Amino acid sequence: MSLRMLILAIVEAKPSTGYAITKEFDAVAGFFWRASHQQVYRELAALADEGLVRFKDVAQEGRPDKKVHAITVAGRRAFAEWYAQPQDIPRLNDPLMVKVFTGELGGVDNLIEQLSAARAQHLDKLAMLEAIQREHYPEAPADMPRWKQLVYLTLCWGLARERAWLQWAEQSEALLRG
Amino acid sequence: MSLRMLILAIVEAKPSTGYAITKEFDAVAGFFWRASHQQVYRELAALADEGLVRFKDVAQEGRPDKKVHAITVAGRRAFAEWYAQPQDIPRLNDPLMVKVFTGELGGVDNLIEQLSAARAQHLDKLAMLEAIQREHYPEAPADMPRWKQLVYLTLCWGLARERAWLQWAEQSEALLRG
DNA sequence: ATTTGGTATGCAACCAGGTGCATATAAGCC
DNA sequence: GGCTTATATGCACCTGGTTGCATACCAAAT
Repeated sequence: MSLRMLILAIVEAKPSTGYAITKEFDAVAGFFWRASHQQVYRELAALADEGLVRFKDVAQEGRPDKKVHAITVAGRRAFAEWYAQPQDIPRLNDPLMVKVFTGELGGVDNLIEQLSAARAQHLDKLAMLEAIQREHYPEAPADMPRWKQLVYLTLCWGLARERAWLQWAEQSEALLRG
Repeated sequence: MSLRMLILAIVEAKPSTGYAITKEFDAVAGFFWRASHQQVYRELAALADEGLVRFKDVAQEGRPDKKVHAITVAGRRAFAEWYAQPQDIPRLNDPLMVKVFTGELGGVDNLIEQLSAARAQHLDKLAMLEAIQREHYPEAPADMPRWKQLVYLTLCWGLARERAWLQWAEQSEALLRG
C-alpha cells in the first residue's frame, strides 16, 4: 500500500516514467524505502489498471519510447483516503537480533564477529547520511521550504536510527567481551 | 531464513510443539520478531521435510495430541552454517516515513496528527518494555548468565529504538508546528 | 445447557517483495 | 567489431508473511 501511495505522490509532484521513479527511489526516497524497478513497473501497471494514474506513450529520438504517468482525480482521492488512515507500527523482524538471541548456540565469539561486521556497515551508512546532510541540508531546518523540511526529517530519522544502533552495538560488544 | 533458524534454536534449547514455539514468539522473541502460528507450523513442516528437525506424536490426556519437535544433527549443521554467514542489514520500509515524505500532498496538519498518534503507540510500547526490564532484568547485566544477557540485549535494542524514535518525533512535531 | 477460553494443528488464498532473465535503442570507447 | 553504460520496459517464478477459515478436545464459568 505504501509503495503505491509513494508512487502516486511522486507522479503528483511531476508526471514521470517508471525509470525516473526508480531513480527517485535510489536517490532521495532511499532514506526510508527501497524498491526495485520491477516493483515500480508492476505497481504502475496496477495503478493504471485501477484508474489511479493514466499514461501517455512518448516517442523519443535516440532512445526508447517511454510512458509518462500522471495522477488522476481518483488517484488523488485514493491518496487522501489512505493518508487519513492511522498507520500500523512497522514490523520489526531483525535477522541480527535473531543472531543475538541465539548467540549461545551460534557461539559468543561468532556473535561478536557478526556484531562488529554489522557495526562497520552501520558506520558506513551513517557516514553516507552525514555527508548528504552536510552537502544538501547545511542550513537551519526552520529556514527550509516545507518540502525540504519533510525530506530532511526522513534523513534525520535515518541518522537517529544509525546512531542509536551504533551506541547499542558498542555497549553490547563491551558486555559480551567483558 | 531467520525464522527457520530461530525455530531451530528454540527446539535445540528444548524440544517443543508448534504451539509452544508460537507462545515463545508472543513472549520473549516478540522483542525482535513476530510470527503467527500458521507461519510456525508451516516452517516446522518444511524443517521436518528437510530432516532438520524430527518429531514425535505424543498423546495427552485431557487435551489434543501434540507433535514434539527436536533438532537433528543436520539441523545443527544448517544452523551453524547460517550463523557464520554475514547478515544483510534489514530493510527499512517504513510507512510512517512515507507519510512524512508525502506530507505536502497529504496536508501538514494531517501529518502532525499522524505523528502524535504514532507517538502514543510508541510511548505505550516503551512503557511495556520498561516494565519488562524492571520486573525481569533488575540486576546488573554483567551478573546475568549468558543466555539472559543475550535476551536482555535484544530488549535493550527495543528500548533504544523506541527512545530514539520518540526523540525524533518530538523534534519533528516541533519543527512542523513552529 | 451454553458460552468462553485455552490447548493444539492445519489448509487455501492472497499480497508484497526479491531474483533472474529478456528485450530494445544508442552513445562512446577500445 | 565487440564492450560497456545509460535509457526504458517488462515477464515468470519464488519466498516470506498475512488473512480467513476449519477442526478438535476439555475445563471453568455463566
